[in-house]
Amino acid sequence: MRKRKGAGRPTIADVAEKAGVSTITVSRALRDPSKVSDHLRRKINNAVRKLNYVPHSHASALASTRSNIVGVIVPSLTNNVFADTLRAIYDELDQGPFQVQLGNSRYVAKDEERLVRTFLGQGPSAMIIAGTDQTDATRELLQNAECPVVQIMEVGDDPIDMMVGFSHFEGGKAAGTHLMQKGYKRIGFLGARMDPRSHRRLEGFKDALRIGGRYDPDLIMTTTVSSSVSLGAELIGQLRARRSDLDAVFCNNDDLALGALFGCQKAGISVPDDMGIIGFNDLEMMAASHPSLTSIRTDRYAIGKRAVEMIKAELDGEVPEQKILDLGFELQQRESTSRQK
Amino acid sequence: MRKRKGAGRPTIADVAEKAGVSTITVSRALRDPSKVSDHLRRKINNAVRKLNYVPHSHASALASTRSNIVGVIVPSLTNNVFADTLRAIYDELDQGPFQVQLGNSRYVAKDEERLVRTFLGQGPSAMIIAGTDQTDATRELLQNAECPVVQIMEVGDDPIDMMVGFSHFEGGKAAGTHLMQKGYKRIGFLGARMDPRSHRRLEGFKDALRIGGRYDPDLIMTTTVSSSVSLGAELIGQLRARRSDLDAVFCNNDDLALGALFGCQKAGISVPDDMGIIGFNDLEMMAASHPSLTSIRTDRYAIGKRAVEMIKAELDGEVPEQKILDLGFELQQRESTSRQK
DNA sequence: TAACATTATGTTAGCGCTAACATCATAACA
DNA sequence: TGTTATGATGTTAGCGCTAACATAATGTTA
Repeated sequence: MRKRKGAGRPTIADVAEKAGVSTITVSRALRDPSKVSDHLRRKINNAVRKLNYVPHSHASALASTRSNIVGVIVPSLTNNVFADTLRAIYDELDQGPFQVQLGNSRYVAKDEERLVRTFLGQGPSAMIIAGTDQTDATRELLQNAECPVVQIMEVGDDPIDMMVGFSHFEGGKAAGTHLMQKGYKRIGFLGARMDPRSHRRLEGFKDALRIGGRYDPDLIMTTTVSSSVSLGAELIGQLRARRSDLDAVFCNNDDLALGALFGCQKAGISVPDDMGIIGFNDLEMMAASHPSLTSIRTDRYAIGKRAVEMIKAELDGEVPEQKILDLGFELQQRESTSRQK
Repeated sequence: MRKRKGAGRPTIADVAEKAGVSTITVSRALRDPSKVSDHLRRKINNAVRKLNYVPHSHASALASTRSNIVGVIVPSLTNNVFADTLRAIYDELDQGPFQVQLGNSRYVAKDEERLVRTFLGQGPSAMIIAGTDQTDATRELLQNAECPVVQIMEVGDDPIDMMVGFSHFEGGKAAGTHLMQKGYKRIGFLGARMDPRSHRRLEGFKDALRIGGRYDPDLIMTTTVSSSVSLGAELIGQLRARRSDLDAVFCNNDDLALGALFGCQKAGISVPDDMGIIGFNDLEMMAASHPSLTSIRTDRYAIGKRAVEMIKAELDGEVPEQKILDLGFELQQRESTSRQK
């Protein structure tokens, strides 16, 4: 008679035997306790403790065609913006039965699609995915996934399921408006990578400047190279070489803003007097720099936290009041745009 | 007669039927092709393609007691140091059959132990774990895991299985030596969080200063608060308030170094003339700052890349030439320690 | 040439859990 | 009071794949 070697640890059959019930009753006690009487629940939990039983996640996933995984797909692992949101997601999920499966789409829609296929093939309990620019195939896969799906970092009016984020267009607009309100006149834009969210910030910025009569397409400098502090210094140097009358910039993110500040310092340009600088996201370093840097603050931790809350609510059968949660942004004015004029 | 609803997608049985072989032959063709004849392998691969078959990872893991997961545990999701290494790990694994399962231990040895138990319970193909300060239980679990294990970010002489990193002690020592060689005399240390690696850097730094006759315990300032740029500015302010004769600092990491620079600028202290500053890791921003910041460079991407290479080699049955890979570090001298004296 | 070894493929049973259906006791309703 | 519904628990079979053993053809060695 053939014998298969198991993993060696206690199984649900061991718990059932010890508690004097059937295996499905143990399963119910752990997964759906309201279906089991108080008396039996106590006996079962006691047996679980005594045997140090841990459910076998692969067996459960196979039998139910559903796993305890929450798939999370972000476009970058090294961008601080996503790091805060990931930390919130991990913080919210770590004390429960779920596990995070993290995927890096590298800002490539097709890579994202491939990751979504792979993750959905494993029957995740939920999916969290950055942005609103998925391929048609990805949208369809997620719409048919039969699990909660939350798009994070942005809001739009066509959610796959749920959304938590803010308007990048409005954020860019607020940045442009702020610089004009501070009296800057020849206002530029520095942007790196130029993913869809970057484009939306740029469009909002342009909108504000058109309204204020200050839009000059010649002051827009962007590159598809990925963002860095060094790049910020380089871009402002290039823009100033081209247009020495530049007197303010809206940088697509904080790294570029910090780099722009360093670039100005190297060139002997006074910030904020001769150059106003505003960034986006309001990373921790913006307050510490000298001069401190103005930024559009976004609550990245709250985005991750609320996304998980929405998932848990939907899994619990609660109908959400709203499927789209706009957490907004705030203008955090600091020294870099506070010139006296 | 009861009927179970499967996941609906093609199974190995469908491929076997189409190729005219048994299911185990299909399985062998995909997992161990050398055991199947060329002729049958072609028929099977053809059937896989036609049916768009994707192996069911949960079923495979249950049947073999081994999954396609590589468990990776780091102490922080928001620390840029780990982000580079994680990016390398994802880059190396994404094109193959493996998937990353990422865990955040939050610098807590007991949380790390719990994560290791959870991950090992899922039969991972390999484990990557940061550092060398695991609990005894964690060490034992990993030693008995029967899969490749790589400790990253450090090297020591007692690996669980394999190690890729560098000596933090020697790195700290190099920083201290450098500052003395540049003529600084009252040299301090700024440290945050003070995890084991931070401690080793501090010990190396002290060693160097004792050798050079410059060690002053009063110039050591550390906190268990987690690191940030703002904290660097704060710590150097506090240290200077206490010891106005301070003329150089070795900062435990680059964020603190950048913050120390900002703090000096705010206080009107000339860097490098009146204050030398050196950081650790050499993040991208160090070259861009004004003045540019000296740092101990570490190759975090290479650490992740080599760790995965070692795992793949061990899974392929190759005996490694060496189980401990010291990638070393380099002193990257820049303006912040290049005073003319 | 016979005995033993190797290679390629197939069969059986089971890895651990749960969907789907079954059963029985108790509660609710007409 | 009889009928129907509900709640709690059990049984059967199977989710999809592979370990372990079996078989047959071919190769090697004494």
